[in-house]
Amino acid sequence: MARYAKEHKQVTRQRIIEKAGQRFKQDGIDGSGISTLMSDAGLTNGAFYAHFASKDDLVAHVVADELRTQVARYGTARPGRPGLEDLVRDYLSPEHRDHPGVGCPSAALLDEIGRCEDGTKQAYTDGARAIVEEIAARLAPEDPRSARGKAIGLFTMMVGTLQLSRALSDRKFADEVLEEGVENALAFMR
Amino acid sequence: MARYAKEHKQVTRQRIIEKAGQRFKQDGIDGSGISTLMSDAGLTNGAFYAHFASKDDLVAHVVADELRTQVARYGTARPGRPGLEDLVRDYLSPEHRDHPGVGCPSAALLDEIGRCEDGTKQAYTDGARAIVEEIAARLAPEDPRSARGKAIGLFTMMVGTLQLSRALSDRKFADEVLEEGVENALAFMR
DNA sequence: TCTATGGTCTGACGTTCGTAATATTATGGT
DNA sequence: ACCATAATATTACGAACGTCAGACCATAGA
Repeated sequence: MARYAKEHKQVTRQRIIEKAGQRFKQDGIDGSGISTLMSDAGLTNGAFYAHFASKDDLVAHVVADELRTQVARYGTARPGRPGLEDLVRDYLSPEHRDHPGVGCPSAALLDEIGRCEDGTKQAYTDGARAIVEEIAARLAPEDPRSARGKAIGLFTMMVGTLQLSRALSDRKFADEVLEEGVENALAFMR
Repeated sequence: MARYAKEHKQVTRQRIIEKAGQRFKQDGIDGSGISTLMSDAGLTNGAFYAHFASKDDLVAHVVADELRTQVARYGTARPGRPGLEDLVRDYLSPEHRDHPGVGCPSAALLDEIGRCEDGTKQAYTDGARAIVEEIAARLAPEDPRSARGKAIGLFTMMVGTLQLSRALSDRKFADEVLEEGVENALAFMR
């Protein structure tokens, strides 16, 4: 009785969310229009409102999805501090800096999220908690709660460093920021 | 020969820049239209193009002005590390978090600046250099160059911490981030 | 096999808002 | 009174969000 497989809409919706995540991280939330987002997903603007109530609604789901994905990916690194050091080096790399579309959502969107409506901030809050816990668990596997503060510091320094490096027009300075960032993060961890 | 005092246009221009700085930090660059910016300055949109070639042109001047002002203000703190500690506590305060319009331009706009055209990034780069030098001079008055890396780390952690606190919908968590941020920053300094 | 169903998507539209540009008016020092 | 200047008001044009009627077509059921 139906034209599509019953999962079809869910699949489409997920594709919209994932493509929108890339686009937002590249061009910003305000900088990405509905038409562009839908065309990224291989659809036209008209189909958008069959999937989401509004752009804000999409943004909240994208933020949640992005953070969930990030936490899942971080969970696959080798365990404990060595894995965390890998993550730091990977995070503060020129590749990550130069490809925001497939990178950390916080580095790309954090200040814009701070200006979003509450639904989006709520989604971000949940994700941020999970990230902090993931980092804390690696800093102090035996007592993660004791490392919460340090985990927050490490995370914020990484995000700020990547953002700063992206905002600099002088490549030498931008590279220096990343290199010092790795030093600083590793020093701060210990 | 002229209707206004010869400085009049300069004064108006400066007023536009300063008001635009506040507006950008509150609503974002993409989130602020020319009409709003001009009405903030007590003018109408039509007068804009007598002062700036384009919105991008304004943005670059605003970024330069904001960073210049920030560096000047930081220069007035008491000298050396004690002054730096004051700045850290002031920076990572709920007041600063809750009033982005009169706060740090980096915390409010850094990721958006990373997506701006080169003129704006250049303006930001100059300002960032000055800030790093100001911090380094306080960390190691006798040899600022040796403290450059640490200054970068301190600055990025402060920016990231404030952004994170602003993006959280849970006030308790947001406050925790600020408090841990002060601890982390002071620990990192020494 | 054929057809009716109904979920999904298309594409055009209205309205609002954006940047940008131009024409016009108000002003006040010389 | 003149007239250079700065601001206003108006216009153009595109892009934004959101809406809608209808096209499309895979599949269930005859």
